[in-house]
Amino acid sequence: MLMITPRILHRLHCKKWSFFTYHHYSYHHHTPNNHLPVPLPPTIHLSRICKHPTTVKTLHASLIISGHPPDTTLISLYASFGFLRHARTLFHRLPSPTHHSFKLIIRWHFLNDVHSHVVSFYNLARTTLGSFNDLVVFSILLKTASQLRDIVLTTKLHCNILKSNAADSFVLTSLVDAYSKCGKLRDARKVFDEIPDRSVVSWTSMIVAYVQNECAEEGLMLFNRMREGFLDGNVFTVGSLVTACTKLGCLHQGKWVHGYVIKNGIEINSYLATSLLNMYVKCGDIGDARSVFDEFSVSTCGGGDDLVFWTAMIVGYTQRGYPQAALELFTDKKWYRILPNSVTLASLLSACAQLENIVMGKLLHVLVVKYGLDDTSLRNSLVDMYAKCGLIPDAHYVFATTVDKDVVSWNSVISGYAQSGSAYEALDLFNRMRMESFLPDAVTVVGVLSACASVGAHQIGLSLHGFALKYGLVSSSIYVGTALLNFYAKCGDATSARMVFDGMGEKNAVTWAAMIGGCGMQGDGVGSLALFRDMLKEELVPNEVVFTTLLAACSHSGMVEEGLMIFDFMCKELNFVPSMKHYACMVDLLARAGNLQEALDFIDKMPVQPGVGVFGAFLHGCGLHSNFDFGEVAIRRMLELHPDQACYYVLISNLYASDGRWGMVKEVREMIKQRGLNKVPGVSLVEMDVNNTTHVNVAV
DNA sequence: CTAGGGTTAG
Repeated sequence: MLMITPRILHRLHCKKWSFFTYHHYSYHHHTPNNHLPVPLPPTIHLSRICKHPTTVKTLHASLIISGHPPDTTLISLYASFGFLRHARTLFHRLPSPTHHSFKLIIRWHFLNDVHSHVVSFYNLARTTLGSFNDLVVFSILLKTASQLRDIVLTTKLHCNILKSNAADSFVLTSLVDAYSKCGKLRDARKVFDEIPDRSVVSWTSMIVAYVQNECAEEGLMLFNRMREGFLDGNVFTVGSLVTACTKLGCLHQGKWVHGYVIKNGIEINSYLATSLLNMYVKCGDIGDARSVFDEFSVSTCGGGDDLVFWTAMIVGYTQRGYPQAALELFTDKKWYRILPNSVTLASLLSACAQLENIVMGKLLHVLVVKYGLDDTSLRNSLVDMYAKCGLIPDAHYVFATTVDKDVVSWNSVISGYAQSGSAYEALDLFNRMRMESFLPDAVTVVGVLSACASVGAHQIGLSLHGFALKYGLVSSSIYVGTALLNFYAKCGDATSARMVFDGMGEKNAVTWAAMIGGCGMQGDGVGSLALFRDMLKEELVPNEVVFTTLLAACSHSGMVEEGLMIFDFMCKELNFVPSMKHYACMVDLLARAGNLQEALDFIDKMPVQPGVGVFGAFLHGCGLHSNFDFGEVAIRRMLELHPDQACYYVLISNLYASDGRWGMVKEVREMIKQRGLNKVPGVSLVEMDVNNTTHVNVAV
């Protein structure tokens, strides 16, 4: 048994009771130092000596031996070491639990995030004691309600607080937050308006409520009202203002807030730095984001330790098209102390997918497993990464070994197959998905439709259209409409494509491109041009895909003049830099129409080195017009540029095959074998021309 | 009592 001397007893009692109190209330509730101690149960003194979990049990044992019943302090002690179940059992044995003991047991459960017991002890206290009005407990319960997004509990607490007549601005501010987290903006505002002495925290809580409930603009306006009362925001306030600007895409206002932070000397912590960084990523320049990143990681010694901050920069690079920079930041030695979490890894996997960097991708896979972050959503990212890197078997393996597949799992693997040219496997997976009773969503429909479009699976596409209509996916997503339209166009059903197009409420450049391409495929170049004019009338900015399909449409309809005009318009009026595809389309346009010399001149004038597609188009034209002199010129120049690319030989072979010179085709094939080139395409493609002549591109 | 980062699609 431990011996307690009077000296120890006095010293113990003079200490503040901060151990049992809660935040700002602690100052009002502790026992004043100059009071003589009332006789206290032995556990209060002994509890000070308990520094280790096992000593609690020793204490408990000695209490039993000395005949003392377990009391609140012992229970508290058990709870403080995390033995909550034990604490609960003893609590329920208390002959008459007091207000104070309820308060303690609630607090310990709250600190250990055991929400259900926080609520049940509160209810028990109210039935046992009749009423239970305590500002500390109200704060704890409101925080619990806020975390659980429990509107029933929030409303009940609101009633009890009003009934208790003891509400102060702290509790009301918590109530604003609880209503806000439950998505009840109006109720939050009502409570806010009732707070008599609003602090910066009250204002901030209300601003946060607006920003988090998709009313960012109101949040900014409330900040203006706050400043009318000559109240300045703190680091929390400006943080939510920056988030508001991010959500609204307001770079200008965001910069103003950044200036306000500097002007008011608000110290930037990692939360605010992350918000600012993210604001620049989403509405501004990646360079500005990097400035914030550098400034904060230099100015604060410990600032470089923040995982979320570091991740935000990685995400920024990944989202804004700098995947290489994201990987470099990840491998930067300066940040080696920080371990990535699932958010970091998800973003990095996306960066690898963009770069098709399979080495880093596999390394990240190892990290996912090593850190035990192997959840469904990360597995989905892995599936996507493997698929985009062309490792379909690996993608399928990760998918197949995922225990809790969700819709995204199926979508990722289906889209992966569809985009890597394995349309039939994609369709097969879609069947399996339905057999396993998964409900497809808009993304599924888009993926499967693109598979259908590429192999002309008309029936399946039709049933998907029905499905999409039934579940209202066509009107809900512009992607679904575009995919449907693209599907009908690729299957040669221009009427249905047009019907889908006309029925779509909202259209973007991709939608228009699909429709322009649909007309072009039917040989209706005039229709394509008319659509393009309509598109400009609706003040939509065409993208490079629109011009690619438009030029292809002109080419297929023999509209050389129009094609040249459009190319000019694209380069000179809109300042587009033509891509290799655009050049190929132009050469195709000229060569197909028989203007071979002009096409060759065009190639000579190109500011970049012509690629495969450009020569392919030219050779195709040579074949169409049986002009082998020009064809051989092109062949020689191709061989000079890239003597060891198998695809060129395929083009040459196609040229001879188009004229039925099978002997030459055989010779070229021999040449490929001799040079040890083995990249042989495995499909043959049948294409109908406008002149109704059939060209067969023979696989070599 | 108030605050930060993501992955699937045309």
